[in-house]
Amino acid sequence: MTYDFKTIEPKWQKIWDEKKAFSAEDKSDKPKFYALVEFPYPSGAGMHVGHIKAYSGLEVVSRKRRMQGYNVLFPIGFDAFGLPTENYAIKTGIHPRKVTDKNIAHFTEQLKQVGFSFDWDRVIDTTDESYYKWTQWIFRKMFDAGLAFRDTALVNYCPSCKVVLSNEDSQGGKCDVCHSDVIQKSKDVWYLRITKYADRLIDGLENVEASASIKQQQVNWIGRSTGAFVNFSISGTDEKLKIYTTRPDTLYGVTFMVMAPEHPLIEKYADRIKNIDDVNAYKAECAKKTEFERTQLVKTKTGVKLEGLCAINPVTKKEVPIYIADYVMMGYGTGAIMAVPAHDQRDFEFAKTFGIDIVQVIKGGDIEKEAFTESGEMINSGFLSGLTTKEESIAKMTAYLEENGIGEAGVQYKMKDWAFNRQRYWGEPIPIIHCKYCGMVGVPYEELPLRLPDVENFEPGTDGESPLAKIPEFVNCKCPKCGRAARRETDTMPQWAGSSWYFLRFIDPHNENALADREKLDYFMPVDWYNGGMEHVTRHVIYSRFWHKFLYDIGVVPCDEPYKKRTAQGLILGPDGEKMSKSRGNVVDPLDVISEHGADVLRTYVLFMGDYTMSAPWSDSSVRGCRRFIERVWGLLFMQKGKGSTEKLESSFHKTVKKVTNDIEQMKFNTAIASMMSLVNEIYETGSLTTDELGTFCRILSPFAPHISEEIWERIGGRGLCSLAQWPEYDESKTVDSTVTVAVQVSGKMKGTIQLPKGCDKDAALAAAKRDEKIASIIEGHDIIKEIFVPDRIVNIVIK
RNA sequence: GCGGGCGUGGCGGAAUUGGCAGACGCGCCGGACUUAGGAUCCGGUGGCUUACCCGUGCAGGUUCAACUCCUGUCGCCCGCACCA
Repeated sequence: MTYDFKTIEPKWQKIWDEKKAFSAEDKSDKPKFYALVEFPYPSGAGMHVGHIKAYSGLEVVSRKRRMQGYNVLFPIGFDAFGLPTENYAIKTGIHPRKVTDKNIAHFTEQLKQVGFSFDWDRVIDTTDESYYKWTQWIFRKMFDAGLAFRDTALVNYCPSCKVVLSNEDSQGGKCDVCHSDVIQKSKDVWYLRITKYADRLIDGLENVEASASIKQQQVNWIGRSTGAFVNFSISGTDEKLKIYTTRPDTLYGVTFMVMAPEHPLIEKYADRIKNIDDVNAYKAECAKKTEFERTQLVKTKTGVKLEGLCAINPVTKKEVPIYIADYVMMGYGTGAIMAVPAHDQRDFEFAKTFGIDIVQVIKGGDIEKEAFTESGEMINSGFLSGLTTKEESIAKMTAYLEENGIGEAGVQYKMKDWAFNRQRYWGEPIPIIHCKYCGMVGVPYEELPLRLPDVENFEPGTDGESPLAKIPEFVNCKCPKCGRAARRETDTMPQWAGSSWYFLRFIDPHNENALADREKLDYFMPVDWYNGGMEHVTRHVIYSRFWHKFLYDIGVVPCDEPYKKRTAQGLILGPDGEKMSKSRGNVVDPLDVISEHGADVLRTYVLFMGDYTMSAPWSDSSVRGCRRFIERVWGLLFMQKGKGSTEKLESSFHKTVKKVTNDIEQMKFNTAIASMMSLVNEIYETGSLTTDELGTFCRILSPFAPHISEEIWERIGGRGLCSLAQWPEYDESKTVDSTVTVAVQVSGKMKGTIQLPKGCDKDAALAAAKRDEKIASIIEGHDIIKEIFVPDRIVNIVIK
């Protein structure tokens, strides 16, 4: 009798839905467990197998914890603002609201077909005005706190999408949405001062449970470095050229200075620079380069000397030339460096190209060939000469700089402030009003949400202007402060806004008076376990930790860190071992798998295919293996029900319950499933099992394959839903065998095994080993040098 | 260049953290049942010159014992990258 998943799976999905089986309680005496998965962007293409794997991990943990008596909050929602929907709207003329609603409905239906135990009463949609009201509210709070500000700066700009991108959205010089080359453009844009939280974002990781790579990637992204700022006088002026260096100890080796081509001092002293035409030509050349060309394709150093401007080395008092070169970035440090060619490879290459002096100040290496970047004894360095540790030299020089007012210790970060706006329609309107008289004024809190107006035309303006700028009714308003005519901000927030606090809204999704009720936040926060993609570790995770720390500072949330534990699932690759992509044609549609094999098979397979945290290729034939497993489980229902089980099978049940219980918590889903497969094989060999045993099996299988578990549970007269039944306990004493197989080695080589009673002592074990015919014949005639015994494991007889 | 990780049968992957390498699944081989099998069930399956011996990318080392620890080396994947 084959398993009819096509009727059984929808049957239970309907029952779970009607009974609201997986709703979390707002208050409960049970311990709480908040499991969070990254809510999807509801794209028109629908669900991807990647979603299934990403959600199945904590789905299994949540289902198990529920059965163990936890009040589990396992929510889902939709991160629906974003460019793809808007681009689709531009192409088809269908309003993004309609597209989004349709996609969400489609996605919801698909998610339900997998049987995920989400709390469907708490679904949120970031594009719903009752949600983005609070996104805007948080922005306003940040504006009030001085954390949201406008600045004119060089920004990453995507000419194709016509939007300003954050650093995080333009990694590798490519637009994150359309992958075209990003250019640098000077523009007046919104920023969030995330750098103010840089130290806390690093230090807070100490209290987060996460793999080394998850933590390290964030630390590297923030990129904290310590060093010093040094002011170099510019000869003949009162001007100081301020630089940042991590190696103030090498100050005596400075033989030239380099400024970024965009450095403001160039314009200020244009009339003193004799070769200003060359300089401007070089600047123009740099401006044309894309970020990619400027950073990725460089082989040789280029630059121009500023004729007529010189800096003075504050310790040697010697004049050193100043260059501009595009290997120095305006966006890091002060946009200018002191160059020490003997001890920095980039400076070395530049000095070689331009024939500049190289002065060695640390002993070691061969500075004819390359810069010596290690530490050693200081030479040619005045009061530092003779010191041998970098730390000491840096400390002494920094102290000198501070005493003489030349410089000071300083910290720099690779992470920049977060460029926080899009010149697009489909995003949260930024709740700010520009008044000629009062400056920037926040939209009053009581007027939030500031609704997105209806428009006909979603095309962005050609000059990087938001479509909202074309709607006079939206733009023209009154200043909330002085009442005079004013203009509304027309930029919208970037996609990351809504996801920066969504986990808080799940706790109280319908609250109209606060982003969430404080008592409920106190109860559910922090998120106990957050699983998502590795690709979000340096963006969404950092962004949301930043927002959360801000909300903590203003007293809105009860904890500093939002996530207690963060894990990441590995990718599912295509059957060819390559990353799945439409262009490669190796994409697997999860709905195809459901219609061919059922949701339980799909769920089991994505967790069985390998280590959850590692990527693994899809294999259709391996899916069939899971299909066979599910069918064999169904077969248990028609197997003879023994009155009493065999002792061996009983022990196997206890062992399996133990293994599954432990493996789930460690995300070792593959081995948990393997052990259940083994148990099923053993039941088939035994030929019968008790109804109780079948009930136990249903319950441990339930987190993985909940539909078939419910059906069998019902047919054997289980009470209530299997999904909410009590998780089975195991008896530790029944998981250990009375006799064990002990390996026997001779001189470290495996020669055979012997059966021994558990806990057998060394003498008895050795005696038994020597009685073994084969062992006896090997050791015969040899001296025994040593005898090693590991209880219940191994006997090793070392002979000469 | 920096940071993180990975190399185990024909394939995906296990291995209680130094103690029987290859669990479980796929594939393959054989058998049963069949008009039939891409269904199901049962058995086998690392290699080999088969009582032996060799096997966890490669070369060494530590140890009674190494996939596991150490040194060196090669290859692959991911993230960041002229960050001063």
